[in-house]
Amino acid sequence: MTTFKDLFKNIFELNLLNEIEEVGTIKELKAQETLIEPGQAVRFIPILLKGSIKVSRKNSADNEIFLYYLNEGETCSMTFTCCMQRKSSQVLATCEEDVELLIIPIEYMDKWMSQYSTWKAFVMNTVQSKFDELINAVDQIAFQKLDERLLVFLKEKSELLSDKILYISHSQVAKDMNTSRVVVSRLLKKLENDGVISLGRSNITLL
DNA sequence: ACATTAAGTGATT
DNA sequence: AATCACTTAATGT
Repeated sequence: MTTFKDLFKNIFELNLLNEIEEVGTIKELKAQETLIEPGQAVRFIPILLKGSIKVSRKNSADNEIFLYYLNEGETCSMTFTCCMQRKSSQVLATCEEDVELLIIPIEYMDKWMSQYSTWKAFVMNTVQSKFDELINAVDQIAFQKLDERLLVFLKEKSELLSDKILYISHSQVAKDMNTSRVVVSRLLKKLENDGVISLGRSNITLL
């Protein structure tokens, strides 16, 4: 479990590091696999050691909208709030890449909260930072035009995966942005004509 | 060869 | 910006 200590040696105190190592288990998921769905009970706290996770809101009518990503060394703030209140998930979390997680049983949540100040700080920080990203997502959905949102979406994804070529279909983009495939295709065509991107079948290249 | 999925486009609301 | 209807192209079996 070297990765974990490397990632967190400056964040958690030694006793906590050891305790986490003791009770945590490693779980691996492949890209595109689902970590948790809306309505599912949260039974554990996942800390991301490797890869990234896409967090989306999803309703019963299969409408979906992308909210933010989880990166290495981060965890879902949703999980914290759900664990504290013993509520089920409000979001859909799917693996953007192959993922390695450190799974911690929820019963340690309260205990560590009062016992370790570094754990408390970690929880507060993730809640704060994900809340900021959520606000940012709301701003975009409410105030930005679709073509601007689309470009932001593509750039963000490209940066996350550190790849100029995105292997994604127009319909998948449409699903993430909760719009129709036809609209996405047209906007992408416009971006291609403007020389911002180039299009292939199931892939988009940022220029 | 045939079926399925991805993408392009005009017309309408 | 969404929906419909249709076409064309690429891929899978």
